[in-house]
Amino acid sequence: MPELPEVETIVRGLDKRVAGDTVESVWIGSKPQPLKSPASVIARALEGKRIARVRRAGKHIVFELEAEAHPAQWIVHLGMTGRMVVSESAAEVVKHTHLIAKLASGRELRFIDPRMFGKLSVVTAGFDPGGVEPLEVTEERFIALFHGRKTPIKCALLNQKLLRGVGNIYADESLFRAGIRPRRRASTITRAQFSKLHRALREVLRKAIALGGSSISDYVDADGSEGFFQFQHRVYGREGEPCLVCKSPIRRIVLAGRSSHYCATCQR
DNA sequence: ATACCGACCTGTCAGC
DNA sequence: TGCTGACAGGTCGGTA
Repeated sequence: MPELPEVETIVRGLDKRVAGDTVESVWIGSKPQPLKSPASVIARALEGKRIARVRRAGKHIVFELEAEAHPAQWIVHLGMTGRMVVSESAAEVVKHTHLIAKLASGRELRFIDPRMFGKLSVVTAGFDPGGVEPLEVTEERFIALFHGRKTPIKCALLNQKLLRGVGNIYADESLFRAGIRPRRRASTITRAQFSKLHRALREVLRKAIALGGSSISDYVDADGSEGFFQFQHRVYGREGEPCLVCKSPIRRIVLAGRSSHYCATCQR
């Protein structure tokens, strides 16, 4: 489900609501799939801990847990369908709820994930998912990331070891805005085009964050509110519909196993 | 290194 | 009213 703008929206909501709150107890469901760390490790790391703050690293949610001796971080990756919401304890526990952390304030932090592609873990060393943040990377650094790579530019954009946080929607949308086809080999793209792509990607991500992300089917923020960037999509999910610039039908191909949408006229 | 592919799961929707 | 297949914001591991 969630790419950088969605995770950023969720993290801002979580930080506003649970930073400074303390985890009193943790319930973890019996489905083992969403856990990278053992359930007992996660429960022990959370229980009794104050959440100093919540931040984002790529598509990961990072809960900074306070501790005198060994500060730890609770890392949550939402996968495709994961949700992290703050609920009143009286609220109905929906199907596919895998973890509930009861907070001192009386509210609950709930992790819900129907497809169970999400991952929960606890780390004590500094968490580093690798890759650079697209909203922080300079143009020079951005261009250098792709230097000499023969892989299609879209595959490179999705590679979290290069850039962290870009997913299928924002890769397609930024490539459209930069006028580059998803299959173009990175090594054949000019500096001027990379410069355009760098700008387009940052603009798309910033605008999406401003609109609370894209809600396609089930994405909601920490409040349960939907985003609005889906109404700004120019190619994603628009196969067969006319290009908003030139009216050619938007094409859909499969690249790296993912649907990829582009305009054959506007993108080269 | 790099590519493609299936696997991991459940849910939804279109078509028959 | 089924049933079947395609598809879904992500990542990982195996294979050429």
